[in-house]
Amino acid sequence: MQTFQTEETRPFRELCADHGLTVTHQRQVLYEVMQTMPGHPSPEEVYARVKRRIPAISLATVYKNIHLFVERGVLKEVSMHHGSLRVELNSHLHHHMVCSHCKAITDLDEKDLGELPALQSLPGGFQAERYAIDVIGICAACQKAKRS
Amino acid sequence: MQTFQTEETRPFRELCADHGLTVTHQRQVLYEVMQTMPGHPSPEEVYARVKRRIPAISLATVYKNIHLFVERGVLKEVSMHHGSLRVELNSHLHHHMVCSHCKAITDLDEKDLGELPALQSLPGGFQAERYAIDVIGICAACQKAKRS
DNA sequence: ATAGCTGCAAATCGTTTGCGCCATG
DNA sequence: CATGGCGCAAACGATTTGCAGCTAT
Repeated sequence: MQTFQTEETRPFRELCADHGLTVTHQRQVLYEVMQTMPGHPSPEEVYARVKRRIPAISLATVYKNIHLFVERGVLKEVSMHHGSLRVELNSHLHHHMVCSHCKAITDLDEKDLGELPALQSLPGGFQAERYAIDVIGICAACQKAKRS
Repeated sequence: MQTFQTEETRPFRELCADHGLTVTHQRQVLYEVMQTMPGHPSPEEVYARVKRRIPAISLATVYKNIHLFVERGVLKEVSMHHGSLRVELNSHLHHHMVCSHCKAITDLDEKDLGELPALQSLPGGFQAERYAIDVIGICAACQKAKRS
């Protein structure tokens, strides 16, 4: 029987090893900070938080590592509808609701969507790995705002 | 019985009226040009084409009108995975396949996905209007490239 | 008439890059 | 000690803005 650990609880050194990344202080803090930011932060937002713990860190380093993390599958890139890159920890299966009015992004558990079609035999021999579903609509707050 | 016309065939003046837009020469050409660009063009690409018919047009005007069109539902904003805005005419129901390797985007007819869950009773009182589904995977070309 | 649109140029924003120094393996 | 990562500052591309003159309704 195999021990099961999520990426959140597994020690950071091990996670880096798994993804072929060198362990550095900056990366560790970056990762820890992202664990405390459950939303879909922009690089600037992550930078602001990390800076509280490593005041000398550079925005360029944050960008470089976010990209590295995305490439290696530690982070996932999220949705469009923003002028800037948004990321989230690559954890459990979920999708997003995007308000077409205020652009807010909310998580949507995959099971709230009901049964999804199987990913097979797509045109052009495309080999599918996963869905990224955005449900576009109006969030509750904007519905209220429009009524008034 | 009601006459059915797609947005592609309906005269431009009517389309503008429907969406509360003033009719201008620039907008008409912009729209016509987009009809001949079936992919997911960037503002620069649209600009280059429009410029052939209105040499004096400004890139700023293209941006302003693309945004206006998106706001009013004439155009749809497409996927991420690009460093720039991508749009397409808001015509028939389809989604996208995005190659995680080369970032190419291919259209995917909604019926190729099979039955989708109904959009109702989402958490937080979110009022859904439509899906935007990206199927992430590896395109045929990149599969070949990897094998070699 | 008048509100809205246009082109222009400058400004801004998010992101990337080159490079000399430093840390990790 | 050899790679690879870091911080800095400059560069860059994409997009936005302010404004003065023109256009559609």
